[in-house]
Amino acid sequence: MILHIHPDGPLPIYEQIVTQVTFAIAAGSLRPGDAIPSVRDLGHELVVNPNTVMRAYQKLESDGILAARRGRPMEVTAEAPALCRQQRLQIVRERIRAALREAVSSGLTSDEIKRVVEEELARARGGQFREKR
Amino acid sequence: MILHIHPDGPLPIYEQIVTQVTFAIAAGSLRPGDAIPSVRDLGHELVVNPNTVMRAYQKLESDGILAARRGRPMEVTAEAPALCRQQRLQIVRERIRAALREAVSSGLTSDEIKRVVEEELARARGGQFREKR
Amino acid sequence: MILHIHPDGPLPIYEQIVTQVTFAIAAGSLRPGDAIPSVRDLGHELVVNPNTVMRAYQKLESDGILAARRGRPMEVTAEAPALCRQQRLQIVRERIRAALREAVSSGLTSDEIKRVVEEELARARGGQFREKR
Amino acid sequence: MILHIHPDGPLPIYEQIVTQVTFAIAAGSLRPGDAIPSVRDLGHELVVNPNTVMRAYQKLESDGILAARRGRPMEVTAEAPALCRQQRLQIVRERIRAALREAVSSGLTSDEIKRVVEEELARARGGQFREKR
DNA sequence: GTGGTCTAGACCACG
DNA sequence: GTGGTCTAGACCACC
Repeated sequence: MILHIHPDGPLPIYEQIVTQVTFAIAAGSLRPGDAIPSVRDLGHELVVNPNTVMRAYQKLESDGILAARRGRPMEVTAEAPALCRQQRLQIVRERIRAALREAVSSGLTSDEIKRVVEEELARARGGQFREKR
Repeated sequence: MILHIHPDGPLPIYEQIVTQVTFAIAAGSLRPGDAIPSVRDLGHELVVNPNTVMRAYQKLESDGILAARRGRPMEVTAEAPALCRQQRLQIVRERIRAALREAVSSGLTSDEIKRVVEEELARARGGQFREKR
Repeated sequence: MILHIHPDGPLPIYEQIVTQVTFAIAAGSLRPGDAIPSVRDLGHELVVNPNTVMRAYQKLESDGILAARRGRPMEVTAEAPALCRQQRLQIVRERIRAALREAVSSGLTSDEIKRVVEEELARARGGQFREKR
Repeated sequence: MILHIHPDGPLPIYEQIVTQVTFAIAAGSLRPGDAIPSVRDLGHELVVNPNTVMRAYQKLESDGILAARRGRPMEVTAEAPALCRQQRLQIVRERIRAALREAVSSGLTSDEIKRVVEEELARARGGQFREKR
């Protein structure tokens, strides 16, 4: 599991972990029953405090995506893929909706907005395998 | 000048004021020389702490968009329209870019992303003159 | 709002806060719109770390019982009373069920169990206004 | 000796073993001199870490309920039945007391509590010979 | 002033 | 070894 953390971004680190784990499960690169790294290991790997990782894991657990069993590493639940695919679409749609609403409310014309969207869509796809920062 | 504040939204209130003023000037509904409401009046109208309004005005002033002259209401500068049009495009583009980057990194296919964009674009345009909440 | 914390009990402090706030709302001694003490104040009052209080508040917020608005004290939501009454009954019922199931599985006869229940019920009611520790 | 372990329940597994053995002896289904399964066997049967079984046995031994003799399986002591009957009542009473105290402190009325107790008592007795999960 | 986030480090229970 | 809880103290954004 490879995560990319932007410690100085606007989003809290623990949320970045939450959404990236969600995306990884939605995409199938983490499957039900898979054990996830311990809070200590992942904290070390991401150069982040284990408590921060823990907080992300707790959120995922309370969402039914991860399950903890005493003394054992947390693992992906059976329901996780469905939940994550659903949440992924919801997250992505919500963000796109907010951006487009703002664009419309800015007074830009439909054509201007469309052009920006086209340009950025091409750019985003092109950057698919590059580091994003 | 009509502003719509979402006190529980993810964006800070003062930023909402800044961008909406910027958009209003870019769109031409606020013109150079126009006086803007006092901190106290706008705070009252938006049901928002005057300090919050103040903070927005300070940001706009430091950006050269508003100017204060002693004892008189702040007003829109001569350079504001050009500045605001530029910033508007930049703000909008940046938000769209971030949303699309996230969509790509989520593992959704290009087609799925495009479909969401189309749907939300239609929806955002349709909702152009409706209140969004 | 008066809470009684048992720092050495089997239940985590933050859970004690969560259930006691829930009970207080269910009982009507905290009402929708009421502001609750700041994490700092309550932490000081209970001789507990503010972060521990915060954790309880976050749980209550994620359950829709408390709401935070930027820079303002958290307050009880409109839906809280209904939610809390429901949760109260569920918590109490679940605990009683577990205790009785254990009693039955212990091999005690129905009469013996009933006698214990009667005795402890009388005792619990009698102790209603005494300190419980 | 048949034990039912709930690995995801709130109680530690080793405690579940301790109380169930205690109850079995109190109920007479395990008698003084009876040999109990080895740590390894029981661990295998319950799909539980042998260390966990060991911990339960140690507790029971230190309570004088089980005795180990070199090279032979542990066995139930002569004093065990008396001890276990006593502990059984104490355990059951303590749990019932805690549940009822919580119920009272929750602000539910005496009548409401009584109704819940009646309902759950009926249910617990009815489920006496069914599996509880 | 408020809550939100993060770090660091400790201790515990469980397996 | 694992996760769970708690403390202490710091910094930040917002109002």
